[in-house]
Amino acid sequence: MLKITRKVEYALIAVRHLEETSEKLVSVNEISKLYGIPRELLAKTMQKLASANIVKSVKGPHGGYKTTTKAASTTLNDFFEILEGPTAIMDCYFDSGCDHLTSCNIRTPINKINNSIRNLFDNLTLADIS
Amino acid sequence: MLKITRKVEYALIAVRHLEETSEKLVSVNEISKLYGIPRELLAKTMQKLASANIVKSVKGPHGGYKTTTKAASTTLNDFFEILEGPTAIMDCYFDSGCDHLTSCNIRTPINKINNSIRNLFDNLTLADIS
DNA sequence: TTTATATACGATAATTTTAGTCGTATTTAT
DNA sequence: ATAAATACGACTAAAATTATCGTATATAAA
Repeated sequence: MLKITRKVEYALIAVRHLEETSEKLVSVNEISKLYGIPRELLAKTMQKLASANIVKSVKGPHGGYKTTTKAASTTLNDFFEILEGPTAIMDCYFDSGCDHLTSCNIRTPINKINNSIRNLFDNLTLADIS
Repeated sequence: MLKITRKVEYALIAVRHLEETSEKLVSVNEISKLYGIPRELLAKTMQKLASANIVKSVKGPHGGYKTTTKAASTTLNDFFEILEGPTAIMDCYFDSGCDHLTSCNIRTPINKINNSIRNLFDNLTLADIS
């Protein structure tokens, strides 16, 4: 429990690699070989980062990805959400389909924990953890 | 990702219920019916809490559980760990079986995130979130 | 002393989530 | 034209979580 997924792990690895190689375009192929990451999975992950403007993609031969100026200042909350959707320790925080709500006695605790984590990840950027 | 498990959810519900009913013994059966929780699963969860001395168990008819004095001051970290084992956003934090370690470029980030979460949950007790 | 009710605990089955793969389309440098 | 790259949806495999089952043990009460 409370684990991050491979997608997030791979995204972190890729972004950090791209930050290190600065302006140069790096292909998914290259990163996947370098770190032993499944190619296709990393590809999809990069596509999500690209549509969120964390990285910029260039197609065609010698294409690839590089980080945008937005990358470093992205909060972990945003980063996680781009890759996995809304972050919450329990789904009831976002879903409304819980049928136990009437008898639920842990809404307050769950909300307090959620808010603490949210607050934590809202105040940590990719740059902060590097 | 970053979700708590049902076991933890059920444990939270049970402990809160027991805190409300104070000194009275409450059986797993009762709690499971009251909140619509699978009986056997809750039973096992309670057994873990009992062996960690968060609750006290009494066997036989009219038996059940009640919270101990230790319950309220238990940190979330301890609570989670009793139920699910060591908490870390990635297994490599505890395991040594990672074969990517040489090329790994996210140890620092992962450790920083881990430490932040650890710190958060070490400083939140069950009483705090009630 | 038998019976019913409760916890204790290990094994296993079912379900859900996560991880990984495949096929095809599109873009673009050479 | 061709080869190398991203884009994206459908699908399969693996792992983790959730739930169930069976049996043992303790104990209060008839």
